[in-house]
Amino acid sequence: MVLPDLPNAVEGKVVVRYPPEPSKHPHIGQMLSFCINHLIAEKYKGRRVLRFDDTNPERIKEEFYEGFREAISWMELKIDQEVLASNYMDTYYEKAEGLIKNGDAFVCSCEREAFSKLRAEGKSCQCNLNNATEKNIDLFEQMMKGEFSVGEAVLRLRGDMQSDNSALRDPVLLRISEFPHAIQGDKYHIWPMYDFESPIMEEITGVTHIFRSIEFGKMREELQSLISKKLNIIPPEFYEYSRFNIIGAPTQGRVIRELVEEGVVNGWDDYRLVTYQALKNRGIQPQVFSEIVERVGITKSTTNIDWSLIFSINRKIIEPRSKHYFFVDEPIEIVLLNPEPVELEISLHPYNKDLGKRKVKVNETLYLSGTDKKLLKENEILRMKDLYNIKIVKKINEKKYEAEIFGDELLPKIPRLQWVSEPVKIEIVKPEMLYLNNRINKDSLEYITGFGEKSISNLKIGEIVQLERFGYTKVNKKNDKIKMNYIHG
RNA sequence: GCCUCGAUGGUGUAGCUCGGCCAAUCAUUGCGGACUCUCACUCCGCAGACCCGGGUUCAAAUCCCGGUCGAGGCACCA
Repeated sequence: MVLPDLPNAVEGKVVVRYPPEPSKHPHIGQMLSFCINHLIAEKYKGRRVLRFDDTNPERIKEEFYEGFREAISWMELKIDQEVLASNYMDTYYEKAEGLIKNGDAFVCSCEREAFSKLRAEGKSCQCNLNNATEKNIDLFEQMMKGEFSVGEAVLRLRGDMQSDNSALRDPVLLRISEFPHAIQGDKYHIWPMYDFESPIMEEITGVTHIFRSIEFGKMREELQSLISKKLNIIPPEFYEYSRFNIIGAPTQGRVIRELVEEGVVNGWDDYRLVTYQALKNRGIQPQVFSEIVERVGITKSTTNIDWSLIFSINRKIIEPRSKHYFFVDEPIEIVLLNPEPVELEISLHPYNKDLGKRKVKVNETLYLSGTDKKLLKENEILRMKDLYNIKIVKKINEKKYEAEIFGDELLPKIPRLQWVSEPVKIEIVKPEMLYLNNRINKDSLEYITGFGEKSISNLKIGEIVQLERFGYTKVNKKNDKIKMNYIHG
């Protein structure tokens, strides 16, 4: 995809931002959003600011700051500057006072519902009409000192109560909250709203271009531009794009939270989720996200990303560096009637020879996958891949057959099957789509057990391998049996 | 209800500003084939789309009007 050409973008002068609110774990929507901004900065050789929008003390938690830093650096995105919006409280207060002095803001003590009614009717409230500048300054100082309690007063912009854009109808600039802030403690009583904080932080960090999803809306853009204007700040260029949905996965933080709390999923890092932790643990590679952005583009219509796209990109990254092993699902025992002890070395990758080889010993028993059961007919000749041919002699029962070695010449057009001779138990968790037709898919987590080759037990936790004709998996845990998670086919 | 924005194959996207080179791009997906001691990777081929109706024009995916559907916003959240 070609990134859009930005208005007023000069190479080397562009500044973009990653503006997370540290109130939750990062999820794919934010990750893609970071990538978009990163890519824009790359295109124009610009600067990237990580700005924590932490001005709502009720929502933020200290642990979440690090989560975002981690996700960004994991994706190999650059950060040139990091700021905390909550470190600039005095600036918001100063700017607010400036606004009051210019008659652009007033302290309002209306009840919430009452004001909302006025807003619907397009009428100004008495506080706007009656309070003189001097009085407003007075009132605001009292607010800062903590002389009002929560809900008793707010500072509002003197906007336009009749504007079509309801965001412009005397919006709140600062409000009271006595909730202790995760970083700033209980030092402050009044906190800026996003629309007030944002333009100021943009100015402080020199942001020139804002890329954000449409949930912030054109109305906000207009409001923020108006606030900038009253503050004598040149507003940045705004650019908006639609939200990203992943088909079959919830992408809204609120929904994910509910699923976690209700126990529908096993936590924020459940493989069926599209949170940073889940994706990372599942085995999706950090480079995938920027690539997704380049492939799906930046548009204003809702973008439904299919898992198959993610898998395709990921597969191409991990394919050349994943060791290959054999794994058999629902194992079927093959007893060889004419066994020959064999020790052999098999390449760990068909063309990447750097990955080396694994040693395998074969004696009188082989295990084949239950999914190949239909091939197990008497007198059928099958190729044991990289080994020799066998001929099925007799079925003992559903799980056991007798066979004999039938030469090692590679015969044309016979099935080539993966096999296991020195079995180790493996349990694989396979995630499917959490939602099917908008309903929770109860069977979205499948547990598959089977036998893997012995050398799989030498793998390190976290290693990604290809189990031939099964899929890519990642080593998760090793104790009595090896636990892996299925990444994709 | 009000205010924005959007609509191209199953999915995503290019093209729309400046109508003709568009019997519509690329990717993903599906199918077939080649390669390979994997159903992976790579390569080749095939399949599948301009929301609807009207208008302007020699000519419309592209411009205009009217619908329909979808998304987002309308907080003392961000």
